[in-house]
Amino acid sequence: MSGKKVTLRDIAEHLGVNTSTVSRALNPKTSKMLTAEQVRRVQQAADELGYVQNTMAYALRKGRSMTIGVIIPDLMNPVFPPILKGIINYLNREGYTSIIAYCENDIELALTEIKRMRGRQVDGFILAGAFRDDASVDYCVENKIPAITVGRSIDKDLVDKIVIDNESGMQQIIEHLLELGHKEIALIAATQNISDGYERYQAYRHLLQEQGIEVKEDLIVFAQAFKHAAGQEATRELLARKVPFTAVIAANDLVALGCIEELENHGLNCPADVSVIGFNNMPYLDQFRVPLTTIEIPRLKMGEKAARLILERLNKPNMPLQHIVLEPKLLERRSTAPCKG
Amino acid sequence: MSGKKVTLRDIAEHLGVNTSTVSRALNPKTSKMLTAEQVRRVQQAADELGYVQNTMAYALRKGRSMTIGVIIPDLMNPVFPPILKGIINYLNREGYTSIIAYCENDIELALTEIKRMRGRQVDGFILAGAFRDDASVDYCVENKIPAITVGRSIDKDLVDKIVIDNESGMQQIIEHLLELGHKEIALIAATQNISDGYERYQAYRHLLQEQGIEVKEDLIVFAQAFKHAAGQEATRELLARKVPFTAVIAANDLVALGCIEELENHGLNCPADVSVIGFNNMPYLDQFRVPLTTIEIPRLKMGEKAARLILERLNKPNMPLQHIVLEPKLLERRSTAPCKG
DNA sequence: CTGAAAGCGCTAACAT
DNA sequence: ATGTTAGCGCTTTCAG
Repeated sequence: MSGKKVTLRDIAEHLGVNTSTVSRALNPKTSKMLTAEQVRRVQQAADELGYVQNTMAYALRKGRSMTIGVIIPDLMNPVFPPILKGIINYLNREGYTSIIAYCENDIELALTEIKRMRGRQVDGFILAGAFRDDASVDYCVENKIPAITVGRSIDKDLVDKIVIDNESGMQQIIEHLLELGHKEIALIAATQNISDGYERYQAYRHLLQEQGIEVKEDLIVFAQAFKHAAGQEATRELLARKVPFTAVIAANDLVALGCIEELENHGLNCPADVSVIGFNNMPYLDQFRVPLTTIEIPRLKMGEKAARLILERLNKPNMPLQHIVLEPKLLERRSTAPCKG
Repeated sequence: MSGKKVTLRDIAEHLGVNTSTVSRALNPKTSKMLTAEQVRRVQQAADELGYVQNTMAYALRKGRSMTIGVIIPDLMNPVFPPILKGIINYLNREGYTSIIAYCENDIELALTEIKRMRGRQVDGFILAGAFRDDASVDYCVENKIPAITVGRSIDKDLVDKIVIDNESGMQQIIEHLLELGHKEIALIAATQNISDGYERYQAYRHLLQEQGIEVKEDLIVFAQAFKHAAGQEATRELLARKVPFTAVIAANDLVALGCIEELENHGLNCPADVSVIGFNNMPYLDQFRVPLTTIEIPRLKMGEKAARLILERLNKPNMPLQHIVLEPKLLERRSTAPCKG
């Protein structure tokens, strides 16, 4: 009941049977080999003695650890906790455990963490912070470790992926802005080595063209990170170019918030003078000084789908490459307003 | 290089030596038994073949899994990610891995998760969401599994703990409010089964008395959760009592935000009519509609200290009970203002 | 239907 | 300084 851990052998000795009998009785897949009575006895003894299976021994024997490694770029970025929650929830329900590492957007670190986790015999990886060209994905593929990406994806078709439809997100943004009468629409794009950043940038270009609106290079600027400060800096650069604009599409909400602050520093009000749109719908955004119009993405669901997908991949190593696309949705709040011009 | 995993034996055969030699060479603690040359050869071979230690086998053999279980109430509450980050960082650096579970403030669930983790042979637990009376702590103690609490603590002196000085936090709040001239200070207290809630409530009472201010029971109300909606509800109740107040101390920032919103619904402005103070300093609070005056707590540090403490406990099972107190600090923003009365 | 025995990969006595 | 051997707790042939 207390202290020392109870093993299969303890139960076996207690009952005067062989450990293999106990093992079989406790495993639903093999318990039908035994008499129902025997199974009952064993199960009762296990309960009484407080037996908990030693996952380490199980893993060593079976070569499966029932563990999934999850790599995220940054716990502090509010996008990731819900994804993580979705993953952990689903995995737990299926008897799996997840181990988390974050890589601070550092590809070297990601690889180190992956190797470390590999030592722990993880059965597969969920990569939530991949770059378009990512050495850690290559490592997984080379070493035949099942892996999938969720959110940010890689360019090559190497692994299963869960993505959101950035094209659709950008389209909703642009339609919204157009309806409000905006014509001079600036873009604070994310770094182009990340799929979301790249895809939204591309979508911005060709969607504007489709609408017969000229894409001015001077209205495109790049944020160095998905952070508030990066948004300020990018906005400063944009303003310095002295090309007029009435709306800004930001790389994400944090960048949008930084943008708004910097606009104000230059005497520009949002949304009166400039409309600003974010991306992701981070928590409590409705409580912010300027409630941000943004794109909502189904984060919890992304996590759940990712968990489900990696397990599916584990069970069917040869199934064709999966590519799951989730729909984002525009959320109108108060950072966008009709164009005054 | 690819596919199959490389074991100690592979290296041994490759080099024509015994596995134990390889084992010794790769372990810094035992490598001095061998010639420097031998160690070098082994290490090189290990690198070339891409050896990664099988932690499961190691754990099985040593009876230590190099894993710490971390239980938090809710990933979505912005207080926890930084704590988690501090924990993971420190633990990784020391060669440990953490596995996370959250219990949704459900004590049954917490116990289930703890048992599950025990099956994975975790060496110890960090409990970040304990209740004052908590069955999971009892379980750990009974089964002699090292455990500590961080933040919320238990009443009994059973395990090591990291706490913040709630008394000091409340004192800073009350001093601040008094300086602003407030006399009618309401409290939206947290549930009393959580140490932070209880301690702050007690501190509120006796600190007011110390200042010669009457504690009016009608100015004390309880929030059912650390959430926005709970703050609104509590504020509604407070308002319904029709007892005048000019300041509110909230259970945490989320509750404070809810409070402010509900005050506005009743035509009361913060800080013009009522000053409101939060607790925790959640991220981006300065960007909110009403930038909240609040108490900052060293979350990252709490996590690091917790990680450090559990490892210390593992190595010195008999050291006296540790009780680490961290200092909170008032952060003045714009939700508090001089009393008009 | 159940028992005996081997072995997953590793470390730590115990040899030599 | 290195090799031999046993065994951590479990599952799984192979026997019976």
